Amino acid sequence: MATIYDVARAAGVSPKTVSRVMNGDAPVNEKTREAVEAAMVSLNYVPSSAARTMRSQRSGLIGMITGAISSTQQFEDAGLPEIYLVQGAQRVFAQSNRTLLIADSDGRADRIPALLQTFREHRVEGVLYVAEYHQEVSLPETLRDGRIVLANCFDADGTPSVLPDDEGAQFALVDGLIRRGHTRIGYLTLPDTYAACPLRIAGYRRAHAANGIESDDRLIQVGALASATHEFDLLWDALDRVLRAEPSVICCANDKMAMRVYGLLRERGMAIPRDISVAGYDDYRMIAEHLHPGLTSAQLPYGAMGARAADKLLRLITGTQRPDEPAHELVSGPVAWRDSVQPRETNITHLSTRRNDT
Amino acid sequence: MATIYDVARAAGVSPKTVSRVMNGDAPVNEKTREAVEAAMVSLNYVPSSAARTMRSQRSGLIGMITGAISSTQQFEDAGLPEIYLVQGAQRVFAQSNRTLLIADSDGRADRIPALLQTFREHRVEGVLYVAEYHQEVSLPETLRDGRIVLANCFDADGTPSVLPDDEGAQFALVDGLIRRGHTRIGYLTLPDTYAACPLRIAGYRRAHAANGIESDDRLIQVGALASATHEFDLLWDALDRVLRAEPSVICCANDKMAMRVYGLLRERGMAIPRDISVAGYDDYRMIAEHLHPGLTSAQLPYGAMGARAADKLLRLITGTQRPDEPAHELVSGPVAWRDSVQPRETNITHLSTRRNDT
DNA sequence: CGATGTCATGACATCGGTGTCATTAGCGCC
DNA sequence: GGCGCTAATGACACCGATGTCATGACATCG
Repeated sequence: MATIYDVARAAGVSPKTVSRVMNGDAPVNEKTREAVEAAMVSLNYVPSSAARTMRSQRSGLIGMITGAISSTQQFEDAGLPEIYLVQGAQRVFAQSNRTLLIADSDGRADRIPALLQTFREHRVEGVLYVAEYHQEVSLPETLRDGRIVLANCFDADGTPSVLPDDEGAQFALVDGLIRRGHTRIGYLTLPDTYAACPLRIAGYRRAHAANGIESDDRLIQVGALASATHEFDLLWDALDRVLRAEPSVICCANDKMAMRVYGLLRERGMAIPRDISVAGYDDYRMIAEHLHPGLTSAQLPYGAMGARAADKLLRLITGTQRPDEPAHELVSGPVAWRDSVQPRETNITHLSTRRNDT
Repeated sequence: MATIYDVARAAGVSPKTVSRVMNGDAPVNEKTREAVEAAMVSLNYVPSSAARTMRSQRSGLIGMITGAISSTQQFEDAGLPEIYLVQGAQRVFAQSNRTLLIADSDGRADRIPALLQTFREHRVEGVLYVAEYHQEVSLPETLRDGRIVLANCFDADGTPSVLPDDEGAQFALVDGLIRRGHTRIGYLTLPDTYAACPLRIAGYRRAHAANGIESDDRLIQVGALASATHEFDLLWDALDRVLRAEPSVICCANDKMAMRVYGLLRERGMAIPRDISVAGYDDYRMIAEHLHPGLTSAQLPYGAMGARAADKLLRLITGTQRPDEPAHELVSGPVAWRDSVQPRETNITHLSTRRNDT
């Protein structure tokens, strides 16, 4: 493999001049530049980032830890779309000429120190720590010093993080339901051990308050136990109790639950959305678009979170944080309105749902 | 940051001895080793992989290109579970002390050369090229030289690859259906532009032949156009034609389609599995487990493919291929039997379906 | 007993870039 | 004409590991 010396010899210049052509850090005569570039092409020269890193002390590498699910493997495929997060982050880093080193902890926190050791050997300039679902995490000691941004999670020490705006998105969803004429809005939630849930309930309540509608706590029921194996044991009962409060629409904690609710409602002979409307959360398109009818859902913006987290980390690394930059950033996603929600007669008539189905 | 010289000084030995302690490539006196290790700990020494790479010409890095979907963005979230593939590969590489560099082409083939340039600068030891769904790809010129393994795809030049065993899995699924008493087995497939489809049909036919059942081509219908926007336009009609051939079970090309079929069958007033059984493909658990009833499906073994591809690449790199190692390896996955398939009366009575639902 | 081998260690060069500093040429200006 | 400044370039050391080779101390063997 050709080195900078080979290129220099071929172009009849010094290695340092070749370096200058590559980095543009000092003026180079046009003729010289052309000669060097020609030599680089003809020798098929590829600079060695190892050598560059060694001298310049900048590796151009970012470490990313995924699979950082907490010890209990609940909802084990909840974070599947985190590939979108990886993609969003990678795109941003590529633009700033940095490459992503990836390591997966396989859900085992005890493996993380070894992964970090590897990252440090590669002299990563920063670390992105990604959780599979919105949760509180506790970082290993060894991570506390470096430049790090948490994505889809947060810790007790106020480490910079990027989080989905659960409160805002649930507000937007419920507010949209109200604008579509719904006033009795059921809510099947998950245990508060999921960090997102209290936030979403808050959004639900704020939407009621903002529209002057009193909310009825009988409409809010917990539809799952905090244990993976009995995940939806409570769902039938919770749904039963929500229905007794006579809702015209039922919001679910996620699309998976909504898919279950479709089945349960059908067993009761209720048609969606004729007899009752349903909404989900996550906008897990594989589900939401292909359920029948299409499921209205608040989008969890994984791609955007990845990009925002990458941006934030880059600013940390280059020391170019904005003066007012908050430690925690919320990322919003839109609500995807589909046919599972039917508008009710109301004085707001110009609104309609978007059709996604044939 | 401490260097090997700092450690050597602190331990009262030469840098080379420290190197020997780390690499274990020559005998070191027990006392000396302890002194060196103590010095490493107290100085919080982390070796520089850049320096090591430079001297030893081995980077310990593997490049992985994801998002390598072909130009047409059909089924845009088909490859979501590729995060499992990433995880499977990463796990294997971690064991051999290698780290994964990841780059996403964002579905744009024209970006791949730039990604490869980055990989080469980092002197990756090999490249893993991952497609989102089983397909033929055409590698850019620049990739043809290096050590490379394709995962979930193949090319015309016979580049080593790891592929899902579509034929075998569909055989297992249909064979299982036959053992459960089904003889008229409908099949809703996709256009042959999807590489997996002809293979699965072959498995379907082989299962019939192996059990001495004549297959009826009216039972096989194409349920989608080869265009993303009209993805399932044909489904209603195809289903209609399949039903006219009086099947007792309908196999679908993937779980997404099966989810649609659930809806369409219900619209016709048919109960699953009482009136008709349904099977999917992919074992996309987010769907298959939470549909009601749970969907029987052949598993696409993403994690295993990632691990197998990583293994294969490592053998390519270290030159330890097995003597009989084939260029293309098939990875099998099990069939997940759930309640969407109901056994029919038959002389084979000891078989039963596994219950996954409450 | 000398030859040979293994253990344990160090000196030194080297991998391929870049930072620092020096040098030369050319130009504008007082 | 000498001074100061910038453009253009090169010499040289250095980043932090490891490969090669040399060396001394013992152990083993014929």
